[in-house]
Amino acid sequence: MTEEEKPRSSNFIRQIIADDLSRNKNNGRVHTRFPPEPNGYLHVGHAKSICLNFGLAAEHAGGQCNLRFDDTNPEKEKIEYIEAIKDDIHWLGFDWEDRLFYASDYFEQLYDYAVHLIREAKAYVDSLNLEEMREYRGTLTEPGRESPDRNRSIEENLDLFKRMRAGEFEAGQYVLRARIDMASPNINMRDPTIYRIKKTRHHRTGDSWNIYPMYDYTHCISDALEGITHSLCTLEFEDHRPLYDWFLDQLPVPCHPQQIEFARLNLNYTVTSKRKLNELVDEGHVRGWDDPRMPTIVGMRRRGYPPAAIRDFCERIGITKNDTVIDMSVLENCVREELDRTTCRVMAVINPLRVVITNFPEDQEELLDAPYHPNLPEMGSREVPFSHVIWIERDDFMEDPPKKFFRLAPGREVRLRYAYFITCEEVIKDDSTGEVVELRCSYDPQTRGGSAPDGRKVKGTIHWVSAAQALETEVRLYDRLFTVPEPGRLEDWRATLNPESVRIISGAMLEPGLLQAKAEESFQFERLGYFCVDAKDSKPDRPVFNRTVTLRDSWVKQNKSS
RNA sequence: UGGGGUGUAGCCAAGUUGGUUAAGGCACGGGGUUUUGAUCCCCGCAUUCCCAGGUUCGAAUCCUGGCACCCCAGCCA
Repeated sequence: MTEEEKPRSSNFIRQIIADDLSRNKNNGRVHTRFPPEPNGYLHVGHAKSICLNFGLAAEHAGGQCNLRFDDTNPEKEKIEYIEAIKDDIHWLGFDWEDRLFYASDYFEQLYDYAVHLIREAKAYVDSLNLEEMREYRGTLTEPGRESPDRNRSIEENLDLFKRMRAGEFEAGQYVLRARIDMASPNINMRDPTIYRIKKTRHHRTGDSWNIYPMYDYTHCISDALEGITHSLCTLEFEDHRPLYDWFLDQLPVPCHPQQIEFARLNLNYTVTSKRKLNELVDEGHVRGWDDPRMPTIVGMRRRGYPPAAIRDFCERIGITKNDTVIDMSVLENCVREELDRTTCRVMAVINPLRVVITNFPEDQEELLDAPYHPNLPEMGSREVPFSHVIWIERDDFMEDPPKKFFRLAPGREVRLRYAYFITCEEVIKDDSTGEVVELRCSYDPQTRGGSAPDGRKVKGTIHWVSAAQALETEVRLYDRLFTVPEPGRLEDWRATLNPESVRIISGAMLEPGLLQAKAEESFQFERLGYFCVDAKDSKPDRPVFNRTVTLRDSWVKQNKSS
């Protein structure tokens, strides 16, 4: 039952491709590409695009998906982002094989095509400055005006463009513009800039260029050079499609890919804009791009979200042109579903309350067999120590419990998971504060393993950890980063950051076997949630755990409603 | 007074060549199983598809007119 066997639901892009295939368009090829700009870390919105592009290629025989870095703005891009992006894509489970490309690989070809446009009188060198250019562009409701340079001779354009490349001019002095239509109702067609002067060192081409091509010009040509059949991008590029097609129609390119736009992903209680994520990091609201609260791929990875869960999520939310906000619970559900079938169950006490088993010998230790997964016996089992003093969860005891509380209370009997029934006989409190500091319980030796020979039942089963052998360590409990569903819509979105988005628990008590846990390994801490070993802050003798997601809990739900 | 898009349940989303009782998931509510108040399993959850007209024996699907929301005036992508 691999995820590849799950029926995939229909969407408009799959339909377009099926239709193209039935008409033998592109000779039956399906070739997509994922085109990140290496100017930041990938987030869950990019995951949607990665799954779409690589997924579409994978579901068609012979389909391919390229990885292409859209590196046309050296001022914002860094080589380290390139490596991080590659890691993220591989981690998500996708592979571009030998098809790793860079828009900068095409700079020479792009330059030649620009010369071609100039020769055809389809492009010209303009000396308007930024403000003038804006003024000449017109507004949304008024047409623009033609630049005085628009009818410069081809020879002069060729000469100036060559000198732009040679570095004879300073940034801003000239730009190369496409000669289209200053009166177009589509502002993108009002003689867009296609080359600007930037005397910036490029992370791949070094100092060899003084001019860099713009996105609209570069992207469509790169697609064509790579033989892309379906160029998928987000909705805000819909208005750019006429321009995408215009360039390809003017130039002797090998093919004319089809640009198709889909809606970007929005998730509630978080933000998915590179700019805002950047600000969260820069302003110190989180501890880096890989902070487990971040919706970045590295953040989700560190949080313990399995790549299969993210892929499943991307498939479930569908692909449309609707502007939507997906409920975080959908993602969390995918994570729980994946973790439920893949993780070992272990016991950990996050908020410990000391329990003395009065009738269990003080110097004795006993090993109890505990399966790793109640529904998957093939996952095996381990032995957990039991002794005179154990820790239980403070929330599992109430001195004066409400009627539906099935856990421990004075005089009550509960089952210790995979161990014994215990009965609470005495509650020890701190004299001055009145706080419960210890419970004295007796155990029934007849109930070893958790069932009573006399058939008597107990309502509750609680988890526990033997005190003498417990591994004391740090556990971090994460919650949503924002307190409102759509922080991104607010001007003052920082004010809605959740002050309790992380709680550091320094004295959690875990069963001793967890000392062997490996970096990034996930577990279910029974009755609490799924946790993973933090890959950065753990030490060989002291793993630190991140809570990935809680278990569903109808008890807290019931209490909230009452 | 410009152009480009989108409107099916609380949140996503199938359905679109007009023809069953409008898929499925999340969320929610109810019940069963259970040594995790987990998992799992049942059951419920839109007489109605943004609104108003029209065409038709028949419309979420076709036509007309509205309304709402999103995107666009970088030498960013």
